This record gives sequence, structure tokens and C-alpha cells, in this order.
Amino acid sequence: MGRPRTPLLDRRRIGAAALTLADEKGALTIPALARALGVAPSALYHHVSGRDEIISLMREELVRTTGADKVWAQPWESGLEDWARTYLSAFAAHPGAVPLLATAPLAEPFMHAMYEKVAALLVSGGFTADKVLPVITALESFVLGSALDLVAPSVMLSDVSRDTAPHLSSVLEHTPADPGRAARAFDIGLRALLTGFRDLLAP
Amino acid sequence: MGRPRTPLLDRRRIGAAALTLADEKGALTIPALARALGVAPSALYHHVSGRDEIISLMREELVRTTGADKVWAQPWESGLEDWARTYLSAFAAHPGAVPLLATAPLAEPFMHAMYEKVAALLVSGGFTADKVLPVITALESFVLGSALDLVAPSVMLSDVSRDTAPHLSSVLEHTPADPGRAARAFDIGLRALLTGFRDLLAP
DNA sequence: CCATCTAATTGAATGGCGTTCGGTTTCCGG
DNA sequence: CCGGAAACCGAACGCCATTCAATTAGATGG
Repeated sequence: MGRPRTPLLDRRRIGAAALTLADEKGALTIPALARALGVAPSALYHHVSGRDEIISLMREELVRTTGADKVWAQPWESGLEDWARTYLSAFAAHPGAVPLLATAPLAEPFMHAMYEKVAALLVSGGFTADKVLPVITALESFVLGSALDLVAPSVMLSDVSRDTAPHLSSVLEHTPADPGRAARAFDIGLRALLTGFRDLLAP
Repeated sequence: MGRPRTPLLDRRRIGAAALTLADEKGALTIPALARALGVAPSALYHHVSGRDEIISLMREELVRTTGADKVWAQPWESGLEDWARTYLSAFAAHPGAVPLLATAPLAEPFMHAMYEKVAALLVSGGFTADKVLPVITALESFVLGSALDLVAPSVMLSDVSRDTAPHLSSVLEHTPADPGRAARAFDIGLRALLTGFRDLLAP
């Protein structure tokens, strides 16, 4: 018992293990997380204030493992598209954790760093100061909503009645099944947003 | 004890009470919901399979109380904008419940009915069948993400360091404070999406 | 119109979860 | 070498979601 010769935990390991666990099991419980870390549940509270902070660590970990090495030296359109796609991919890589992460705030330094880069990209692209943050926020909201859609239980499209919903069922026949469905919606929405943003530049 | 002369519960009342409760307290617990309904917790399980189904009922209630009387007989652009704004308003009217609702699936008949109407609007607007569902999904994802952003804890924008994030802090001075911040982002994003969607029509 | 079946509710019980706290061992600064 | 802080464990607490037997009231139908 007692203190181990070498520490078993730190915030980094906790976040990583929590992300993996939530991804695999689709849920995050302290006992399960402690078990995965080979530790008693109470040990976690020496590194973290509670469950909510663990979820923030998960999101930190998500940001850390993807998108660290991004290319910002490119035209704003491709840079913004790149950012959005990387962002979504990060969520898509951990489907089971998305519901947890969607409602949790990202810790300060990470968000500031990311926002700063995107803001610089847009400013240098010619956007006026009053439009930069709205554009970023709108795009981020779209990414987050798309991530949720991506992991949502595939709507039972099969049992759409042709009688009560003729247009919908007709339209469904021209839409790919579920893995590609959300991705196609993301593509179309992203392109639409980017062309719409471009119009904000023309005075 | 025993069966009451007149039923105290039904799915409708449960959903409405749960929505109100989650909205006010920001959380939904079965004991609290039962208390609000003047009933023992176990009574709920005769009308509902569990907590998740209650959350679905909340979303049903949300859809029911707003957007039932919508005007679909208008050009697709204004109709779509109307739909998106109404949709967001519904979420915004129950801020405390949004995190709960964001990850819960909407029960079948309601979603089909809504999708059918939007699909009809787009088809009559000239969209080809393969683009209708992606457009709907993209817009819905944006609305949902914006709803989450709307209720997210207002990022402590004040403590953005001018040294580490010059562009971001400069941009922040030209952005309204928090109530309007999310709304402005929604406006710009919505307009951008509609503009982009219009381009899908051109041959 | 009575017997029976089903519907609606209660209260007690169960198991799990998040969190706290006191105890124990180990590291580290003086 | 000694004292305090750090890192862990085990037990305990309160809350929550869910289940089940028991209880009473309506509904059915012969």
C-alpha cells in the first residue's frame, strides 16, 4: 500500500485513458477508468477535481493527438477547409466519446491557441474584424453538429412510409447508406459555408 | 395507495415536466421529476422504459410546442431559413435542456413528418434528389451545433492575452459580448449556408 | 352484477456511481 | 536524518436509476 515508488498517474495519462475508454465502451465511469489505469478510483482525485475535469482532459487529448501539425500557410479558403476537416476527423476518430465531448468546454490555453491561428488566417485573408469570430464560431458549430450527426444512431431510414412521406422516401433512394450519408452532408455543408463566407469579402 | 381514480401520468405530461425541470435545474433526475409530477419515482416506469426514453419525450415536446404551425408555402430559401431559425429558437427557449437533447435521438414519427416537409420544400425548389438529404442534414447539424454554442459557458474572452494571441484579442474588440455573440455567428453561418445551397441549383 | 383481468400507483430493496476522508507509505527539502 | 508533502488505498456516504411484490381501481364480459 502507500505511495508508489514511481507515480502511476498524471493528468496526461488520465485524459488519454479516459478517451480510449469512452471511445470503446461508449461511456465513462470512474471505476472503469481507474481499473483501466490499474489504480483505485480515489487515486484519481489527487490529480483531477472530478469527472467534468476528466472530460476536459479528454478533449485536450483529442486536440493534442490531431491537428498539432497543421499547415496554416495557405489561402484562407483551403486553410479553413483543412481546419474543419481535421477537426471533424478528430471527433470521428473517437465516435464513442463524441457525446461526452460535445457538451464539455475545452480548457483555455488550447482553445486560445487554436482560435488565434484561425483568426490570423482570416484576418490575413481580408475579413474585417467584426466578421472573424462569427465565421469561426459558425464553422465550429457546424463541425460539432456534424460530429454528433456522424455518431448518431443511424436513423431507421428503411421504414419511411412512402404514403405518409413521399418526398422523403423518394429522396432517400438517391442517398447513400449510413457511413457515407453523414460525410456527404458534411461535404456539402462545408462547401456551402465556404462559398457563403467568400461573399462576405466582396464589398 | 393503489391505483388512483384518475391517472396521474401519461407520456405527454412526463415529457413536458421533464423539459421544464431540465430547463430550470439544468439536470434531469428521476426523483426530481417524480417529485415535480407528484408521484413516486417507480410510477414513471409504467409509462416509459427508462431515462433515455424520457429524454426522447422531451425532444418530442420541444418539437410539439414550437414549429407546429409553420408556413411551408414560400420560396425554398425563406422557408429553409424560417425552419432553421424556428429550430434554433426552440432549443434556445430551453437552454438548460440543450445538452441533454443534443445527443438524444428524436422519435420516429416526428422526425419523419418534419423531414418530409423540408424535403418537399427543397424538391419543389429545384434541388436534385441526391442533394436534398445532405442539405437538410447539413443545416440541421449547423442548428444543433449552434444551439450547443448558444448555451456553452461564455468563454472567458477577457483573459485573452494580447501577447500570445494578438489577432484573436484584436478581433474580440470588434465582437459583441456574449448574448449576441452566438446569435451573430448563427446569422452569418445561416446566410452563408443558404448562399452556398443556392449555388447547388445552378446547372 | 359479480368475477376476473388489466392498469396505475406505492414502498422497499438493489446495485452502481461519484466523491470524500483517514490511514499508510514514499519521496524530497533543509 | 527528520519532517512535511505527495501519491496511493480502502472504507464509507449519499444519490441515482431501476426492479418487484403488494395494493387498489377501473374495464370486460358472461
